Amino acid sequence: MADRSTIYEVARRSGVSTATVSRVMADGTGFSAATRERVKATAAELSWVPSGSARGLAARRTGIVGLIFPDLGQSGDAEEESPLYVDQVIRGAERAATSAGDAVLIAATSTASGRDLAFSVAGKVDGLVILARSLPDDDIVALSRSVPVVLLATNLARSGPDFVGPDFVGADNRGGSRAMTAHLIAVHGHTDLAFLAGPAGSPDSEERFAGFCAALRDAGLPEPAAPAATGSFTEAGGEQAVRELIATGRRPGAIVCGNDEMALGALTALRAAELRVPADVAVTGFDDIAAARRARPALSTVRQPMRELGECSVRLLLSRIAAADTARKSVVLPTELVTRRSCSCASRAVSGPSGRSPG
Amino acid sequence: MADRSTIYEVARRSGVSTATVSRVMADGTGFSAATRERVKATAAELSWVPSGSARGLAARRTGIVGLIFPDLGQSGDAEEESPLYVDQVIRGAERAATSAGDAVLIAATSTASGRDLAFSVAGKVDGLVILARSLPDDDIVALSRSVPVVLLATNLARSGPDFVGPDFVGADNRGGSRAMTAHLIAVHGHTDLAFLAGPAGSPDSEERFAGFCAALRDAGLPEPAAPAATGSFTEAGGEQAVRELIATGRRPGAIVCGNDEMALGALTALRAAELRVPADVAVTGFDDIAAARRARPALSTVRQPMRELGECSVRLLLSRIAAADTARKSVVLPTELVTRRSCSCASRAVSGPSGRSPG
DNA sequence: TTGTAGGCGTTATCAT
DNA sequence: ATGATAACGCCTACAA
Repeated sequence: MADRSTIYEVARRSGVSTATVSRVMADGTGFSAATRERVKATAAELSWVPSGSARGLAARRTGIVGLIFPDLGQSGDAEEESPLYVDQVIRGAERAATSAGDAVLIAATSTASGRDLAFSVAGKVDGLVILARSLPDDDIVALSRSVPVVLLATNLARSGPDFVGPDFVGADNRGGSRAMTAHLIAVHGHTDLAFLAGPAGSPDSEERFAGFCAALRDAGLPEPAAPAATGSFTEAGGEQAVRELIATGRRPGAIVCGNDEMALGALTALRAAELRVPADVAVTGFDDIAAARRARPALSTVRQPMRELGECSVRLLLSRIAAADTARKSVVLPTELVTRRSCSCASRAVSGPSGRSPG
Repeated sequence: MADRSTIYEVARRSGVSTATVSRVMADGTGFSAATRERVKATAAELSWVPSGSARGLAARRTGIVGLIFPDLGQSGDAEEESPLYVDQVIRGAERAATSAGDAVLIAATSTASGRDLAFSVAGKVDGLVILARSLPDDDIVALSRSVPVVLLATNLARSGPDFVGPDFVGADNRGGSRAMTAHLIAVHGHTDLAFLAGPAGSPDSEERFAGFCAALRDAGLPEPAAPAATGSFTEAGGEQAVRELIATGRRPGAIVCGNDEMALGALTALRAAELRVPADVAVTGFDDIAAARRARPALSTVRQPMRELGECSVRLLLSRIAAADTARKSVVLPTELVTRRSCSCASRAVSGPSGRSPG
């Protein structure tokens, strides 16, 4: 902590050149065992560790990958009972990076500082994993022009004709939604189901709607041409959408929501309309955020394997960094059905994998 | 992502010198608004972000702090219900770092790779926060000779005469233990209490024992000269210690353990001896690890404010980095009493702060 | 307000 | 197996 010696000092004291010191510290080859020991010894003696900055500059590789995630749960209260899914992603990313000899730099974007933070991080890493809802699409596109990027659990709405988006890792939206819908039909006997879609153009929402339709088709039920209602991926959006749905006189037996937040809003709107959940209407979400478990009734939903997603995204990023000029990849991991009170299930149960599908 | 342009390219296209570009990107001063816009524009156009490595090398500051934590919960199963305390620390550290313009690099040490990992990280950061049980004392001492270090929730056993240990941030061990002991006495009427100490020389254990004694003194109860038993800070250690205690014929009404893991082991030993908890013996821990809540009976314990500890340690580290030559600092945060079944309390309750004490 | 130029501590290429 | 030495891309006095 005192002096901060350099490779020159170590080389001099070891009686070798800096090149040799560099080789030894890189665990490379081209030196005798004796030399190795000598160098390691003086390095320890001087408490010297190679400067990551100098290394990164010379080798054009920092050995660091960045993980950008949204600063949700701003609440941050110690009472939080549920494992925040972001934490799982972080741990998964750390594990994958460490086992590859890299380290993970983390950054939480609050809507205010997001952009600047992300660019600042971009300069310090070899590549970026960007978690859903961390940044607006524009910023992601901009970032992906500066460093390799892997999108996690989200996709760019507009991955146009000539623009090839970043690599992608996500959960099986279609399969998860299909499994949930099939559950409502097969286990709870619903025949009149409504899908509450997220914002138009959201790939997540579209895939989930597709899964919903597939399940109806599987069961021989009539398949809607479009979602019963649409709203933003927020509580307000869900509440509003359900209010409108009810206003049309529609009374579905089950409402499959595009995500948990919409489902939470749906619960509110239903309560206001004096409809009981799940007695009168079943409600389901997607994501399994912490609030889903705490909701009354507890929300049945579809969980994404966040830890695996974190691991997978870092592995994909590292392979991209190693080989920049390969085709865009996309990995889809299976989801888990989480059934709670809101669909009439007594307690949580877990299904097997929802199946895998290609990207 | 394609080309990776440099400051020279940006300077040339903007018709200014690299020095000016540097000033603009550092949000410094000494340039006209027009120049600023021009530079920012070409930077964006080229998707250029300053290289962190080059910056770090020239400025002798990476803008990154490292956080080293133990890879506990190796289990890593998605079923984990409780917020892992490490995650809270990570989030707190991230928040404090980001708000200071820095980023956080995380690394989980598994007993195997620990040392190498830590040194690799040390080279990439301006300083290190090292969480309890991440590394053996020797490694911590070695690291602290290479970079500024803040110890979190742990302290070096041997901070000898001439060796000044690293800065420290932790919870109020003494106050927390005292509050728990006082609770056992005042609320549950215990008068025969035993303290199960951790390994000799552990500052944590010693402080907790001191708090235990203080509470006895406060209540006018006889104060033991030494802990009733001693063991390592593990389940095995706790089990063994209680077995020995019982073998001596001692039958305390309450056993205050040095940490949660020992308490868990104590539970096992007590069960083996056919003593009921809490009916025959009350048992308490310290830390509030995830397993404490799941134990049967659920373990009463003392929780450390991990998120705040994370924030605090990063702030302290940054101030240390800014001013290396100031006296060693040590910050103590208040703890929380968490009462569950193992002390006869029906459900959890939370006390106010345990008070603050100087380092 | 802006430019010049010397480092910063490694790695990597060529030699030897 | 080892050594010289030119990058690497930026910052920061010092000048202008």
